[in-house]
Amino acid sequence: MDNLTEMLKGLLEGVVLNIVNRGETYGYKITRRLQDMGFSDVVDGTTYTILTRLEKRGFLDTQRRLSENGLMRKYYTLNQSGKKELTAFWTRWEYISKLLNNAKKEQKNG
Amino acid sequence: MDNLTEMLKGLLEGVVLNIVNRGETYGYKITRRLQDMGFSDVVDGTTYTILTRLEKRGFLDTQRRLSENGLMRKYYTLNQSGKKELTAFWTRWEYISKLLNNAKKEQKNG
DNA sequence: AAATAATACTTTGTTATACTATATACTATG
DNA sequence: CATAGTATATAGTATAACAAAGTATTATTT
Repeated sequence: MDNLTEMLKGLLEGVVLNIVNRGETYGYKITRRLQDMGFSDVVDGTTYTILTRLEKRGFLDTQRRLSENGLMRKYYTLNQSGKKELTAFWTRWEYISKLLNNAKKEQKNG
Repeated sequence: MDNLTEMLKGLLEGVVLNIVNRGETYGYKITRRLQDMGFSDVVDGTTYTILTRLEKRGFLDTQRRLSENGLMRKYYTLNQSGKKELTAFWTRWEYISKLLNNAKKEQKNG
C-alpha cells in the first residue's frame, strides 16, 4: 500500500506511544515492530524523529545503557504523562474513525 | 473534540471528495456539511484550500454561475479521475484503520 | 436608511508531521 | 577484510490543515 504518508500524520506517533506502553523498548526495535504491524514503509529516521519529539514533550523516560549484545541503546519507557496522552490519542482515534466510517456508509454507489 | 488537526491530514481531503461525489455542490455548503458531520472545527479557508488542490490535481470539474439567491457560486463535480481517487482513498482508509484497530486491540490494560 | 448578519470565495503565511538522505559507529559473519 | 546487521542522530523537504485577513453581494434587523 502506498501514498499513506499524509494519512499517517497524527497516527504514527500514537502507534509508537502504544508500542512503548507495552514495555521498555528502543528505536531500532520499534521500527521493526512497526514494519511487522503493516506500516511497512516506515524507516528508522521516522521513528527517531517521533521518539525525540515525544521525549521533548515529556511523554517518555529514557535510559542509555549497554545491551546484551554489547551495543549502546537508548531505552524508552512511557511515563504517567505519556499514558495520559496515549488515552487521549485513542479517544481522538475513536472519534475520527467513527466520522470516517459514517461518511463511507453514506457513499454513493456503494 | 480538539487537537484533531494532525489526525485529519490526508483524511479531510477524502471526505471532501466523498461529499462532492454525492452531487454537484460548492465550497460554502461543503464546510457546513463537514461541520454537520462532526468535523465541527473546519472553517471555510480549509475547505477552499482543499478544493483548489483537488481541482489542480484534476479530480474536480468546476462551473461558475449565478445561484438562485443571486450570489455567484463555483460549483464542483467529481470527474472520472476524481472517482478513481475516491476509491483509492477508501482503500487506503480501510488499510490504515485496520492497522490502527489491531494496534488498539493489543493495548496494555485495555 | 443604516447597520449588521449571512452567504460566498480567495489568498498568504504558519505550524506540525512524516519522510529523505546522509552520517556515524560498533558487532557479527562469510 | 569486506559486507551485512544493529543502533542512533539530524538537517532538509514536502505536504496538509489551519489561522487570519480581505473582498463582495444579499438578507435581516434596528
